[in-house]
Amino acid sequence: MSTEGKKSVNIIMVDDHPIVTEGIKSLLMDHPCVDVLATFNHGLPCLPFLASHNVDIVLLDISLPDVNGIDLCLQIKSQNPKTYVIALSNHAERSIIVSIMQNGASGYMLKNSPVDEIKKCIINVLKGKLAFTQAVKEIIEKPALNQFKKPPKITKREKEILALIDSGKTSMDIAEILFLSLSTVETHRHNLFQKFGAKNAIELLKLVKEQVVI
Amino acid sequence: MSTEGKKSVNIIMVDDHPIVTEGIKSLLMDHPCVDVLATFNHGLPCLPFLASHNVDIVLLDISLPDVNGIDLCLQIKSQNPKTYVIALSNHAERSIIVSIMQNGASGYMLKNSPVDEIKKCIINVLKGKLAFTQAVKEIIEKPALNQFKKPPKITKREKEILALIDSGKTSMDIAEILFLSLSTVETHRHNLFQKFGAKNAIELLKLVKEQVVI
DNA sequence: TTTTTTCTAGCGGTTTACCTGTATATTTTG
DNA sequence: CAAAATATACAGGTAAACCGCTAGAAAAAA
Repeated sequence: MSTEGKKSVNIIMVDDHPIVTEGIKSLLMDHPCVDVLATFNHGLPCLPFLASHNVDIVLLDISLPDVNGIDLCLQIKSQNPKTYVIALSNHAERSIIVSIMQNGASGYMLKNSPVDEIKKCIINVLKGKLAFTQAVKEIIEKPALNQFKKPPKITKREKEILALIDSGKTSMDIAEILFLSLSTVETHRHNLFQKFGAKNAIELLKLVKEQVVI
Repeated sequence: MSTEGKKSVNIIMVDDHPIVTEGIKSLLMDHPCVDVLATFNHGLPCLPFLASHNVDIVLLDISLPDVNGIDLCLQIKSQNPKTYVIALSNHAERSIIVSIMQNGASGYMLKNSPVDEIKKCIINVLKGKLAFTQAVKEIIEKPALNQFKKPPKITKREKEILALIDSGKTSMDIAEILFLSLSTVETHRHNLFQKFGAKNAIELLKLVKEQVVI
């Protein structure tokens, strides 16, 4: 917010797909007032950069090699509250969109959106608005039944057992792996069924994958 | 191999992510001899285009809205044998890479590859070589155990039942849905276990998802 | 420190899954 | 057409999953 003549918009991109960052750069080239200061293939390295540079917008992917974009968004906003974060991701799940918006993002764009939609979103965010591409709007507006009930909280142990169930292990296998009695494993399993309202393990895994973020 | 002065390379792209096509275009701009004739967000529309234009290279995504890139590659090569097809995809599964190469592709690039690797690959393909990005080479060279046994053939009915198992249905549910006796469903289920060497339904689904393409 | 949650473990019981066969009509393939 | 593969179905059995309920020890939160 300087009073200088050159009030250019500073953008950084965090995305492990060089082609995507290349594509966005190419989009933004038309606008001479936009500067892409840097691109990061990993998430965490952007934090020190943000601390020492004046960045207006971060374009942030969800799936990154080192951290997930949802958590990173929160860190960015804690450190640089004035910096706008726009998610740019392939994930079309409502839960993910809502999560990152709750963590302070100003917009959400799907990577398969038309280029002009992406441009529009960035412009709208600069105006202080929340911005979504068309497909994202539709996802947000049509919450599926399961989207209402917030995902159940699962404990550390349950998570561990869930992973083993997912890998195809039987309860007895799991008991041996975790040095537990069969009863204990089955109790945990039973509690998981109750929490998610599942009738069998396959349904449980389905529900978990729908409701638990990343 | 004409004797004309302007020997430009004609490329088309088939990818439902406009940003990606934009990114590739931007990459190839440095090379004045390269012409990007067209980009397609869907797979099938490229076929008539290829019939009426002289295209040297098709950059082809695997996941497309209307068809999968593996089948499309075969169609392209049947129709235009001299056109090189290079897969450009997010899929890092060996089975997928091998499948599309068997269908006549000349290269496979992962979308998260560095831009210079992608450039190199395209150049190598133009020289008539097979070309892979680094990560793809590593995937091909390290075939996992399960990669040796070719995926079992499953029948129409088995596929149907597999989908219902995957959705969390019990055998009795499936019997009712398909108007079959419980015994029949269990026989099919049992045959599936044998074909895939699975001990339980979850393991079965895991193996299916590993071994069956898309 | 008290309270709450989580982890642990067990029992009795029902249901479903999974194994091993056999067998016949239909469909596909050579 | 003959042979092979597929879809259908049943029997009899073991193992595992799933249900409901109880309960003490350990850990975390208030």
